[in-house]
Amino acid sequence: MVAKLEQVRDEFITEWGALGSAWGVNRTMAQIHAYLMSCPEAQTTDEIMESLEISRGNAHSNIKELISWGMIKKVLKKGERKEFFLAEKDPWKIFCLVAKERKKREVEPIIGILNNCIADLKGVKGKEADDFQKQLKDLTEFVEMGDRVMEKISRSEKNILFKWLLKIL
Amino acid sequence: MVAKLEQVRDEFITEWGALGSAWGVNRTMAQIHAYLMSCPEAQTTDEIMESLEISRGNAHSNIKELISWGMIKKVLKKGERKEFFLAEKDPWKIFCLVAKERKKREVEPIIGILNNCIADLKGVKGKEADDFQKQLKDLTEFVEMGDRVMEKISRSEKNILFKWLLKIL
DNA sequence: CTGAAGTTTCAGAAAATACTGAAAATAACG
DNA sequence: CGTTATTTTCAGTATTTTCTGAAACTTCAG
Repeated sequence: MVAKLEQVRDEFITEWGALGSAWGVNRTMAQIHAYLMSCPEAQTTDEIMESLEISRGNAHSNIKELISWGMIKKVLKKGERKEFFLAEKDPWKIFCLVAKERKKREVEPIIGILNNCIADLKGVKGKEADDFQKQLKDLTEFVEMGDRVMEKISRSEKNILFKWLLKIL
Repeated sequence: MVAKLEQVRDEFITEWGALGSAWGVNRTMAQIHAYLMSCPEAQTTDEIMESLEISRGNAHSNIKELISWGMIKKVLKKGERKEFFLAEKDPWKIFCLVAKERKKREVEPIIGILNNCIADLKGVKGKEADDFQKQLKDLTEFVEMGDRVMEKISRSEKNILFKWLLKIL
């Protein structure tokens, strides 16, 4: 019966990994997070390597990345020299962490770029330039709104988020 | 002064393309959309190829993909044999289209998979299996909520969305 | 029909991305 | 210290993804 558990775990890991790659997240990174979400206890690098059949280097770099996103935490156990890793398991928290990270990495930079483009177009005459500038302004307005929403989300508690969603639905 | 316009256009295209690849959208696909957003008039495949310096095959397949997402439309002009392409320019509509597409491609399948995993774990005894099943249920609940939100978004008009966001902010 | 204009397909090439494995570095223990 | 366990790095390799370019196909005007 334990075999069944492992089988389901592997299925979950595989699918979560595929989902990750659709979201611009490294497949292995998503798989490690999936594996750790499936474990009540913190796991070592070796256990991760064995479960996913990946090399130490690969495991290591993706664990580091997950830590930098705040998706997993390093746990030290007394009497043990190895490091153990524990996943953030609350879907709401995971969502907030991802929103925060993507806001920083993707949304903020694009706002700067759009504003540069708009500034550079000042003084360029003609209908085409005017239309393009209008388009850039519309996009900027939208992205800035998205930015504010993500900011709010990444600072919010689960129950606040939940209330918003209930209003929407 | 037209040179300046082209320069800004290229910058915008480049950056929007980079943003796209972070979102799991093919870079060229995002660039073509960016180019068409910068043009008041519909453009031909050849104009797209020239502006982005890409091959016909590449242009063609990404144009097809953009059409299937609903992000651009084919326009036929009388007296012209060539096909012209026009971008959806409203950021809100673009957002809704992307939400709709990703819901279909990513969110819906994962719900099925999670439910399978939960069903397969029925009957597996032990704390580890129980904990894992609980985790899967939490994830499912969350993803299903996300699914409903995306459904709602993809059906909504701009002003409805706007109202929600004002409430949140 | 015929042929020019335009579109579609796809095998192979190129580029981008991710992974391995082993060596170097670090930390803990006696 | 010296030894051993563990983590970190990274050059080279493998894999995945994307792109090219040319041939096949379609459409349309004469």
